[in-house]
Amino acid sequence: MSSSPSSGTISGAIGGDPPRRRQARSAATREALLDAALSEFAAHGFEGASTRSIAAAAGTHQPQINYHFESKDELWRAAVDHLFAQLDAAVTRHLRAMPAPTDQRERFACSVRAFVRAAAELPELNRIMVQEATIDSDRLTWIVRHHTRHRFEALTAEWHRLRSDGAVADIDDVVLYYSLVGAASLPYVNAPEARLLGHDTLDRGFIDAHADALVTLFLGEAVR
Amino acid sequence: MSSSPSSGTISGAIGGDPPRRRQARSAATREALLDAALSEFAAHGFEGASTRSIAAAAGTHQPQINYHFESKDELWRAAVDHLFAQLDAAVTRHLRAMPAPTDQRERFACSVRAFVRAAAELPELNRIMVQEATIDSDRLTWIVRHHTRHRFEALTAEWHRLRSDGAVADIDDVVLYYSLVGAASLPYVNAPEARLLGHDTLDRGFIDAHADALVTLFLGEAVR
DNA sequence: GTCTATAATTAGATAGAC
DNA sequence: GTCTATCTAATTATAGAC
Repeated sequence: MSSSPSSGTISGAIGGDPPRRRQARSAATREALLDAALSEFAAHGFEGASTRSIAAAAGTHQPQINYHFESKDELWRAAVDHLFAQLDAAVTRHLRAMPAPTDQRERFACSVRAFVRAAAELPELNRIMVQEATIDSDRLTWIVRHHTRHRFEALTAEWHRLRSDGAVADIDDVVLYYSLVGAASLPYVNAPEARLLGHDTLDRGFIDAHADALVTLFLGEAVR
Repeated sequence: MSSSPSSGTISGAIGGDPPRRRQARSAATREALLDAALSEFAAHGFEGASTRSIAAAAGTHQPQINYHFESKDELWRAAVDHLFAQLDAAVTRHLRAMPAPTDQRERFACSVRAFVRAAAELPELNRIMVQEATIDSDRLTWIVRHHTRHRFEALTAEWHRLRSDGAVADIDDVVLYYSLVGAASLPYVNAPEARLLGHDTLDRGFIDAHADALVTLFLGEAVR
């Protein structure tokens, strides 16, 4: 709104860029910080991840974090929001790529397969969840309120319906929730350990075998 | 071996205590540091846990860590060794408390139940594992070499035998390993989240239902 | 908006008295 | 063996030039 853009010079200071350019670069910096924050928080935990290394991984400088986000804490919240949005998008995409289910049990099977594939694509999500769910904190309270409670309630309610109909084994809803999420996510959360043990859990063949196995285990042989 | 113990005075400096007392207190400090280290590392991760808070939780001072252990890193190793020893002890204890299995499949079922109970008793173990298995590091290499590789190989080999005999579902060994460990541990790793969701996964009733459910899921209805 | 420089705090580790 | 005091380096956050 104020400066006189002596454009042309691309290198050096950005003070001379037109407002459009500035905004584009600002948005890019923000995005890069979010992505870098996700890997760093997933790898080292909130307290173990430093804002310096996040900024470095994003190709910018540390004070940018306090400019684009108010604090390390706010950066974490924004990154987690971003990650759950990616989860929803991935699950929806995988569901759309499957033949439409014909009954409730098949629908649950599709959800399981879609969740397994999304968990493999986004290991950061379950890594962050498992690090935060481990001890009471403001971050845990926030994540439960904003992201996990409604997912937990939707999944347990769906299982409860199947159970009432006698369509599945008689297993408690909460037991089912944690067993399923744990079984679906650990191969990807612990992928670096699996590699040291000589196995590539991020291989397409593994992911498909894993998804099939969970459907068989939780819903029985009958579901395709 | 050297000093002249002017015993009697209990309070104040311990310089006057006899050698026996000194040794006993030293061992107690070491133990307290190990226990405190476990909860702090499990709660905040290696990098997030501070030696100051560990020492405070152990009721002693921070430099004691460098005296009793060489460094924060060595303290971590000692704590993890201690924890896996506790795991073996817990599993053995739970196995002994069960009726002896009569065939290989029942033996696997007993192992599953014993592991679930041990996982509930020692949530720190799987919390630390999941934090360390998430990214390559010297600590991960060390923990795989010293603690998880032989457990992984024993469990996958046992499943492989059952599978060859047609006694269980045809599920890949590695898929089975991570699905089972994930399903068995997440309710206890994430116990604080479960509490916020209104459920106490550390309740005896939950643990038993969980163990029964996993036996049903992985081995079928037939196994008691 | 982005940068450099720096303030204020906290980290792990060490020195030395007792 | 345990304590207090302290060193060096790293942390998050802020100030101010451009």
